[in-house]
Amino acid sequence: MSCGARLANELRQKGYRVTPQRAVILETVAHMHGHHSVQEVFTKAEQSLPGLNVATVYRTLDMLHRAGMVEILSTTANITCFSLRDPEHPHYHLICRNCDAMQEIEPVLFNELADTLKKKHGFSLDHRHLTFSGLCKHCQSDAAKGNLTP
Amino acid sequence: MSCGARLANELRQKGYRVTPQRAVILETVAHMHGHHSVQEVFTKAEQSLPGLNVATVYRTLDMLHRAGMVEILSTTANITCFSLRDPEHPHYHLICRNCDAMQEIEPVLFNELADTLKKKHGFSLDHRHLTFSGLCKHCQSDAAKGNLTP
DNA sequence: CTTGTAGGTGCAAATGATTGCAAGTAGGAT
DNA sequence: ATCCTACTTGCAATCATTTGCACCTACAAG
Ligand SMILES: [Mn+2]
Ligand SMILES: [Mn+2]
Ligand SMILES: [Zn+2]
Ligand SMILES: [Zn+2]
Repeated sequence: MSCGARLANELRQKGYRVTPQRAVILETVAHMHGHHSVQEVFTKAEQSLPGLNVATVYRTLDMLHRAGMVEILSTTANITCFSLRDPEHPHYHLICRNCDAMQEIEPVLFNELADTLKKKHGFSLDHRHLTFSGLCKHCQSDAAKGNLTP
Repeated sequence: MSCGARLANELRQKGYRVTPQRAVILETVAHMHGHHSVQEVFTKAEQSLPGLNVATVYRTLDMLHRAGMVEILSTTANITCFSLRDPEHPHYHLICRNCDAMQEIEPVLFNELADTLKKKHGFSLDHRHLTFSGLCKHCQSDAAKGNLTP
């Protein structure tokens, strides 16, 4: 079975309708690899399905995120990017608020924090593809020189 | 010295120019207490300074955040809210992605995480007014019923 | 297969936020 | 006090995203 058909089935089994638009968007995200903006996904998917509307891409990617099939990454440039969820490679992101450098970290680092929030506040932390803001190693020296607020 | 004048001085000492617009916006945020949207700040500030443009409010609040004088809170409704930074009351927020319920938590919970990120990844986590997404106690039962993706 | 309907799509308007540019000004230098 | 200029503002255009609504369709029940 092709990658696209497998993903479409997975979506149907989760109780969502599979429309031509959804199938194309899902397959597009799957084949692009990595994180991509809605416009990028739209431009690519439109080639397979002329007439596709960008609002549908927004709505579909949001739906796929709620369904747990894509992950969201908010960049510092106020553009939301998406990627196919890969259960084999769970990871979170650190983004430098000064230079936009991005690095991946292991989710295991957050187990203890998640436990504490659950016990002390009854809060279940979203543990899928979190993104944290801060300063990367390189930009911390700029902060020390007073150019940046720490 | 009035609250507004004190804040304006603080801003000037940080190396920023103090314009009538900036002084009014800063004083407005200070007197509104709590977190407010840019539109709310603009509507209030405009009364003190007719002709003020909303783009200036966006730029000024962003600048005040970089200067460390206001804090940002991103709501689930894609509206960015701001509050005056209060060094006497540091706190982070937990926001329920289902019902928008918001609670404050103590920053001390993140000390260990911040240490680990620094040691293992050389990354300096922003430790000012972080916001975390998840499910509140109440909405976790809905998730258990299958209505929500955990 | 046909049909009914809950749910999805295209379109266009609205909303939140950013940006390029010409004109204005804060604040240090003289 | 006056001048200079780098920084700031108003304005309008633009961008990213959301939303209301009329029309359309996936899919399961018969
Ligand atoms: Mn990722
Ligand atoms: Mn707060
Ligand atoms: Zn950096
Ligand atoms: Zn909740």
